[in-house]
Amino acid sequence: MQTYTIDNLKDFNLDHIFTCGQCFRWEKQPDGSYTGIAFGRRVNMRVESSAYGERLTITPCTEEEFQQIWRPYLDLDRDYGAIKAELSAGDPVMAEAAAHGYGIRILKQDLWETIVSFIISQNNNIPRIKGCIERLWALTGGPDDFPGPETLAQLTVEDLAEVRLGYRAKYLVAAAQKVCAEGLPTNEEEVLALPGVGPKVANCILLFGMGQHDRFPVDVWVRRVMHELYGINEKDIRAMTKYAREHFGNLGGFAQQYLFHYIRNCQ
DNA sequence: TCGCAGGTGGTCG
DNA sequence: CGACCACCTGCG
Repeated sequence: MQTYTIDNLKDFNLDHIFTCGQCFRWEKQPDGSYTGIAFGRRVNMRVESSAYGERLTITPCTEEEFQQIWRPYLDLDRDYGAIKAELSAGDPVMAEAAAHGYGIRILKQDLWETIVSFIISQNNNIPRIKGCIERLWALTGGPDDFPGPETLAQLTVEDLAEVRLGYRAKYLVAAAQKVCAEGLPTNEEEVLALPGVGPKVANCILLFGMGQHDRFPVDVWVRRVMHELYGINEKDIRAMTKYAREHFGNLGGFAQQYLFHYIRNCQ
């Protein structure tokens, strides 16, 4: 089986990448590697320290697949050291969070899959979100292919009963039908127009699926961080968004990931 | 048993 | 507008 290896990675840690809340399809293996699917490819990723620094091995993976899929997916061409330095300057809270989640990368995910995943995520918990996505995949996709909008648009809420999406099933079908009729969203207004998509989910879609790295999704965990570590009223989401815009600027998405990872994994 | 979990949409005042 | 509140489901 063909493998691809890249050496000397910096600011890269699979645990950080897959536990900062951006994706739901990667599972940690007993040996510490991760297996998951993106863009129709099921692979295993492993990181080892070697004489060549941090070494990432992807299996199976050709040179072409690495260049076309995994390199952009893992955001390998971005200087995260510079991002952490800029965010941490004058902000000891962020410096601490970025030090703990030093290997985070914002994945460049498929837009439709991101839309579906985060519609499912609303008012839900992570294990159940993963289960829902798993069952949706099993019901309607191929072994490795995420069901497209044309597939989901044909389903009824009853068809989706076994996926146990709850009231989110009707959002999903309606969103699929809208995308079939009008195409994928291309801006914030179109994202927010999708059924089951409010400000939080929209920001996740824009950040993880559309590469808008200034987006700062405020969920209950980020609310907790902004309250406990920045002293902002826990109910005042608007104040948190404003703070993020003013202090994190175009790096808001990275800041959100460091803070989310920190409150979830290090407190 | 009941609140909560990566919120949203609908309905009030 | 802004403040509630119902809502599928499953776990502690």
